[in-house]
Amino acid sequence: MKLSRLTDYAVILLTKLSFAEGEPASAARLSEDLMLPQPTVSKLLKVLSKAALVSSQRGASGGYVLTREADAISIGDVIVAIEGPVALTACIDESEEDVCGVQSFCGMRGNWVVVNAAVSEALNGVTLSDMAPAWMNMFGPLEPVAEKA
Amino acid sequence: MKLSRLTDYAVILLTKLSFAEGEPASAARLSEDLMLPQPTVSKLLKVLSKAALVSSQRGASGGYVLTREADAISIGDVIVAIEGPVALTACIDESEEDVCGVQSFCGMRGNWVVVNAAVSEALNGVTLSDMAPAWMNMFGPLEPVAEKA
DNA sequence: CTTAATAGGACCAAGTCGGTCCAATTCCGT
DNA sequence: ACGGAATTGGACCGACTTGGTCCTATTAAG
Repeated sequence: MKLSRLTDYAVILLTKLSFAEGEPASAARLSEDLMLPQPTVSKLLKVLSKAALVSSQRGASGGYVLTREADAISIGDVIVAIEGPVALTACIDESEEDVCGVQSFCGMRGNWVVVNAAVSEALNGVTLSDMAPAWMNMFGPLEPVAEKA
Repeated sequence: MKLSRLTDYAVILLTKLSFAEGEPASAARLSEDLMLPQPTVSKLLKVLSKAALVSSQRGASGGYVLTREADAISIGDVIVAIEGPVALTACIDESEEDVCGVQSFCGMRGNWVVVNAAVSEALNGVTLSDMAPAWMNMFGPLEPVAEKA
């Protein structure tokens, strides 16, 4: 049980953005600084933009900015944005059809709802600002990994 | 974020087995009763057997039996058996190599450990015996879905 | 010895994931 | 006001994992 690498990247991206403070950061710059493949960074930011976690500014000297404060964005938010809703079993996901045939009266569903909620809560308990401090000590607030030559 | 269908099936299988009380249940019988594809049931039981959640009895009138009481098998146990260890990010999984390049000193890892533990705990909080009661009311203790013709 | 059941492979189709590329859009400098 | 560079947005694609099937060998009961 693991989450996709893209989600991992997304958390790093957003954490990095939480240091920008209003200054738009371009996908290219983020990619370079964080040593992540550039097209992947672009794609991630597009998705995050559609999920309204970042806002985009087009044109020259444009880029991406967080739409909320870092302490108002949880790991759960990021996971939902990248991987879709947290629905451990198919019968929890409302977009799925009744495939198991006994869904409407299956007694297990209620228990799955409980487990699902517990996991979601765990995921929402940690925010970007929780992730940031240790990193900031490592790399400093603005130019974490690679300086521009 | 969802878990594989096989894991869902496995929980159903084990819950069903929790009613057998020592009587070995064959893969074919379980498949029929639960209306699940038979080869898949076989494969699952093999995996569960390797994970020591069930023990197998070969030969005629053989089958599978739970190795522990139903209240001693958690959802987390099943997930680990089918999907491998709960390791949300690559840097948590001990079997992975240091791919991100900054793993050894990345400040985020510590936070991921916390999130990971919280999720694991949520998963271990529900056992098979928690799942069983409602189902038993539905189908009765022994012949839940389909009677043998 | 025959039958019924698991054990353990190899094997295959399909969906998803991670990644690349090109076109549409917007702002900056002149 | 205009041209052009920088950036986002979306279509596209290969590759790996997942879910599922099948066949053969092994083991135990009758």
